[in-house]
Amino acid sequence: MIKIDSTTQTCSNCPIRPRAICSRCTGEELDELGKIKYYKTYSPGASVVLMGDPMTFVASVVSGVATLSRSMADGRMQMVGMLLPSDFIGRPGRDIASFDVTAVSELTLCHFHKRAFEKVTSSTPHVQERLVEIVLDELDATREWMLLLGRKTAREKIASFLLICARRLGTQEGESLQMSLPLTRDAMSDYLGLTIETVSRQMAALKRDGVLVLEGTRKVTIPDLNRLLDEAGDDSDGATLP
Amino acid sequence: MIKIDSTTQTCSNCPIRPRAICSRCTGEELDELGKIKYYKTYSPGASVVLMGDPMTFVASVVSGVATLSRSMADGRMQMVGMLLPSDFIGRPGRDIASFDVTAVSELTLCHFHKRAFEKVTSSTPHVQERLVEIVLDELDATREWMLLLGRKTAREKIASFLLICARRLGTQEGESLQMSLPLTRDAMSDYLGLTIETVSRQMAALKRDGVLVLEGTRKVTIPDLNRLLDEAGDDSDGATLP
DNA sequence: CGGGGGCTTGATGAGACTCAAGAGCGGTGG
DNA sequence: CCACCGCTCTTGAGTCTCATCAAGCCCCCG
Repeated sequence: MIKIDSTTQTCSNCPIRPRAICSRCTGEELDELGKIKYYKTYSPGASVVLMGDPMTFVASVVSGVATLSRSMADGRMQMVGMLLPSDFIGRPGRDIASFDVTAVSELTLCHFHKRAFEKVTSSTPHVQERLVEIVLDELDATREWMLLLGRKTAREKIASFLLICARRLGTQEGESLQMSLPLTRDAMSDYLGLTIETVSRQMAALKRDGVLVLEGTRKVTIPDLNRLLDEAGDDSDGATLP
Repeated sequence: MIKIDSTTQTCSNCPIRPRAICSRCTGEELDELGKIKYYKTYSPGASVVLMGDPMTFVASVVSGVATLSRSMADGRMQMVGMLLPSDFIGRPGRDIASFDVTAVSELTLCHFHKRAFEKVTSSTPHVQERLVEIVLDELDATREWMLLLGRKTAREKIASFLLICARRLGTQEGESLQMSLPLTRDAMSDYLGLTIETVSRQMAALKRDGVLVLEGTRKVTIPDLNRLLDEAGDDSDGATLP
């Protein structure tokens, strides 16, 4: 994991610049944002925001993994987003958090005071534009996830999850593709709308059938990406690596 | 249903102004938009856009109901959005449709040529701002829907659906609340990630238990809204009428 | 009256959940 | 160095919800 030192970190050497909310900013605009930003690190399991809390900031994920989730009174919970580096947290124009945000790993966020951020967005079209793009992309991804939750089998859900991870985290190794899963089995079950037992069983089944190779519980190798694509049940289009 | 005559319809008497993409516009900005808009009507079942199609326009729903859905190669499908009057279709900055859009009832849309619309948004912050709001609201709603798809029981799903409808379509009648369901049983099943048979059975069960009263298949009366809230399994907060 | 579309009802079965044990693994301390 | 613990993960047996398959009903329309 990339180590961020909050005291020396500056926008000019920021690892997430190309994809983040500030990607289109001019030097001047960056200075504006720079004045109102501050870094903060959370340890695994720590809560960043709880649903219903007043939201005084927005933020970008700099490093680590966080989850966005919602839970019901009786304890059932559903993850509604997985936040990886460059993803954006919070929403201008809303004062109360609608979801829980939790650090899954060591997590560093680049915060902006919300009020100040809102002032910046209304005066710098570049941020506003990028915000629309980010939110629309997220909406697309979320809708795709609805298909998974509503209609896919457990096996297809696991395969789809692996694909999502591969797209953002995988590294090519000749024919095959390697990655380290960003979530525990438990968090995976929350994401996929399954139980941890079902996740475990289906991972075992995919391994038995040669779709994936496991090394420990987190390191996964995909020998044949097309095979995984088939298992995910997606249409072949729109399901390629970036 | 409100009848729209495309030849005489003007922005100044538009029924969806208060909530639509143009709600914040000044008279001048409206003129800009007015120049590039055109109305179009679709009959029930008609396809507005198919996934993969080039998208040359964006649009607002003026009257009627449309659905946003995604389907799998083997025919399974999941509705990912229900579009009611004032809702927005399409996204600036994306040329290919990611989902199917289908008219469920007689449907009238207010179209804008996408290229032209993009020019307008980049020059009029009011449209851009409203667009961010609309998209963020939709993202919230979509995420809430994920909880439903991933974790709720069939009965809770139906109750939640009725609540959503009540919020946007219901009319108070003393203690109770009346509405006409915007979707067929079939479309409801697509929305809720269920089969039509399960929808039918659960509607029957809720009726048997006095949670709702049916008149025909579409007209529903909710005698006690709190009862329905309980059945939906939501936390009591965030689940009130607007 | 016949037919079709939308909806309901019934019987059966499969897939995922629940509950319950046990395995693997890293850390800690005697 | 090894026994013990706590954690995550896996595996197994039984159960239940919801999907599937198959009729049948209701209402409108020709």
